[in-house]
Amino acid sequence: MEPKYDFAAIEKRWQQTWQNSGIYNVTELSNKPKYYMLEMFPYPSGKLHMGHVRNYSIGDVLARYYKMNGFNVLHPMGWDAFGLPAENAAIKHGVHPDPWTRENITAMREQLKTMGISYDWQREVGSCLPEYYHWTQWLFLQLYKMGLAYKKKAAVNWCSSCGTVLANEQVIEGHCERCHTQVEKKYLEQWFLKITAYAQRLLDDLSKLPGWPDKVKIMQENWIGRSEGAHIEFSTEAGDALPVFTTRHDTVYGVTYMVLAPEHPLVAKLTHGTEFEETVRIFVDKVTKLSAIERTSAALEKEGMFIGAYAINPVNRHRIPIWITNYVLYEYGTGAVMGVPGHDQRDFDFAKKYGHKIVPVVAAPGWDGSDLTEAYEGYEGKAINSPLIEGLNTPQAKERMADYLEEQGLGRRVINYRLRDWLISRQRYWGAPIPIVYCEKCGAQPVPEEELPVLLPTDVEFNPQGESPLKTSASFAKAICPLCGGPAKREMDTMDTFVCSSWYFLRFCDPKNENQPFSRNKTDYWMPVDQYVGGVEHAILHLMYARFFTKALFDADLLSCDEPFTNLLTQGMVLKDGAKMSKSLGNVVSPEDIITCYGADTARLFILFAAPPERDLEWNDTAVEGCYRFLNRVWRLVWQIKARKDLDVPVSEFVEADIELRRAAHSAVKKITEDISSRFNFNTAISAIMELVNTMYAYTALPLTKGALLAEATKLLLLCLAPFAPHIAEELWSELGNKQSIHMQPWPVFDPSALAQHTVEIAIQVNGKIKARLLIPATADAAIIQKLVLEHEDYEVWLNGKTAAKVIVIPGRLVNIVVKS
RNA sequence: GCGGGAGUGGCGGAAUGGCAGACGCACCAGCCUUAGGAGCUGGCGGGAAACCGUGGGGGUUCGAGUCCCUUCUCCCGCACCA
Repeated sequence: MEPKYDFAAIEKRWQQTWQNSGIYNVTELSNKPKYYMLEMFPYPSGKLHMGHVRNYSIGDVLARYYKMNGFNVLHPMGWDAFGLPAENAAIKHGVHPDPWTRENITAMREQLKTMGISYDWQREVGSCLPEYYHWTQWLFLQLYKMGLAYKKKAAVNWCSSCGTVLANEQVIEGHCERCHTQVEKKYLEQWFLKITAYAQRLLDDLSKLPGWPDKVKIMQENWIGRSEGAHIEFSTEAGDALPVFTTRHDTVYGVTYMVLAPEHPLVAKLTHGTEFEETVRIFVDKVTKLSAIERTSAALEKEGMFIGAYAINPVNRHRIPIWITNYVLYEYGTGAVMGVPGHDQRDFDFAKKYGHKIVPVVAAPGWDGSDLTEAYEGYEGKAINSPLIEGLNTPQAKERMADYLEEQGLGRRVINYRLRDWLISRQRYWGAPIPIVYCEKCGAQPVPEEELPVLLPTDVEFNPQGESPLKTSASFAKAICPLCGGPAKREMDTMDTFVCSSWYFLRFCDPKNENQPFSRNKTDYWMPVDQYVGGVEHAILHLMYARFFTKALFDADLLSCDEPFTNLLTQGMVLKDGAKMSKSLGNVVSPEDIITCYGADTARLFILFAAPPERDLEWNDTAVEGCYRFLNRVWRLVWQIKARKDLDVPVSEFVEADIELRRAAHSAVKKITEDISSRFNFNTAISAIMELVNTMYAYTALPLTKGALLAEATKLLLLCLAPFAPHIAEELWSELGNKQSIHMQPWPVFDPSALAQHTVEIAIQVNGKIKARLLIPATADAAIIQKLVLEHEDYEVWLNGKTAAKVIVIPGRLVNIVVKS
């Protein structure tokens, strides 16, 4: 009788053993090829959730698989530890964010360790630790030196009742989440990173990433939002420049009005002292008070107002009225749009509502010249009512018009991006301080590198009354100007946590370096990350910022690669009852409970078995039990085999059952290898392991079984199981008398000769409908198969009186007899 | 609206254009057991059968869950980008 499968003891013991022997710790000193396996590091909320379990289980299968395949695998873990929840906890419970975060890290590290993931814990990093944010600040200074960090005014969400800036997450339907006051916009000087300088490269280099899902690349492409068009230099009647951006410069003769964003500086200037001033001001106030979410909602009724001024169309000198509206974005293009109601549906609707003329300037194919009932936005038409480009088709008309604008100095071709510069200032405490000081005489000055890190002060107040907690520190603000030595004030803003997470994968290469963020030869060795795994929710921001950082550091000659992640796997969500697990829905399943109840191996196995990684996964408690039962089944099987006395007895004669057992074992190895390496189909890999176990049980039940064959099958079984359920595989491996860890073994190679079959079953079809199945020799070629079928005693029955016109033979699969009807 | 993905048994899901439903869950029957929320064996899309079955309708093909067109539903992302 075998011992009970005591997963708790087994898992704890092996986790300890692995840790003590350091089998997952790596260095650059290796003759193996490197493999950098990375999962997105978590925010240390203090509690592991199922999304983490899924993310890290997927990563661990791959890390262990590549390790067994002879790679020097870097598989690190750390903490994305700055951010709002720590500060909220400080306000709510009066605990300082620093110990709060450190305690969470400790708790989560312990939970993570119970999962038995093959991390090199010696490389652990935490973005909130001075030894880490020292280098976040240093990198900021490099970007500053490169002209990629700059300051300008930008809007923040402001709660006048709390007297504080709110993050977007703290704004609920336009109101402060804490006191429900309507949130206002306030303009503050803030730091930006010039990611737009990299827009084109970020776009172009997506083509260098065949290992990324198309979905993510398309999302990034749309986010960058490149569009080609022209600037056209309209002006006001009074002579102010009023340029517009358009992608349809071929329709410039159809402009019948001009619309400006409410924030456009000309609005105040043009209405100043006129009868329109007051009503326009009220309109502008109303629109600009809306939050970004309300402002850009499609449900928002399009409204506008004439501001009493006129613009001149530079191409035909027509005088057109200038309006303001709530749908023109000040941040995009020039904040002014030429209204062409004939060929833009929004303009058409606006013109209908406010009575602007509609002048068609592109004749759609088949258009009879009657009044338009909607805008024609297509590119198939010919220009009309447009003297310079009359009769040209749209692409030609655009070219001709662009040439004309450039020749006459009335405009030029431009490329516009939707991508905006990255606002990194946070009016918050729990982030990396921005290493800048302000001198009355010398202005903004970077903190000298040797003075880094600029440490977060501890003498701060956390209450929602007033401004950033940093401003309550008595000591923090005081600084000395590095240029003139005079008194200076520190920057009070901290950095967006996305800055910290934009380079952590570089720090993992050299986590203990006290003189640099990372050494060049270490990143040269490890980078780029070979496989990155994480939630698709990071498809845009995190991945875009990390790519931007990598490119900027490449340009600064600090890195040799300009893309950080070669392959990307985006995992689906973990659902319960069809919805994302969340506290508010009360459908959260705690990983801790599952691990306590069934063990980490069961938890890992279930989460990998229930769905392929990219898809959403429906949690199912009884299916978890099924995985637990399966591991018990493996446990009993191996113990049963271990008890045999004939494991070393050589096999001289193979009967059919023996051959089938070997085929099952070797074909399982083949399938599992393919499923892991080329498709990430861990669910089908696991089902192949289950099938092998079923076959092995069936074999052991037969008379005259051979121990040596079972020993071979067991070895292959455990090796294949090792990446998925590492503890039980290790335990059974050691029970079989192996001295070295199973995780140090080479990945098994299947024996092609074991896959050979004597006979195969083929299907007999008539016009694609199955009529029979036939067992035939595997060696039979198409001609022999056809002969066998045509001469088969049931041949006439299959044809049912019809005549065969053609016979299709697919050896090993089927024969399809085509008959006339 | 635009972009992406997905629709297959009671459920999760399998199927390089070639035998639909692997594997597992649930369920049913039997065995074993003092007992079973353990283990073992078998069954398990519909239909009496012929046959019919992969959201609906067309098409390509000897052959379609898979490819093409069209349509519906759901999920995700972006959402007035001039």
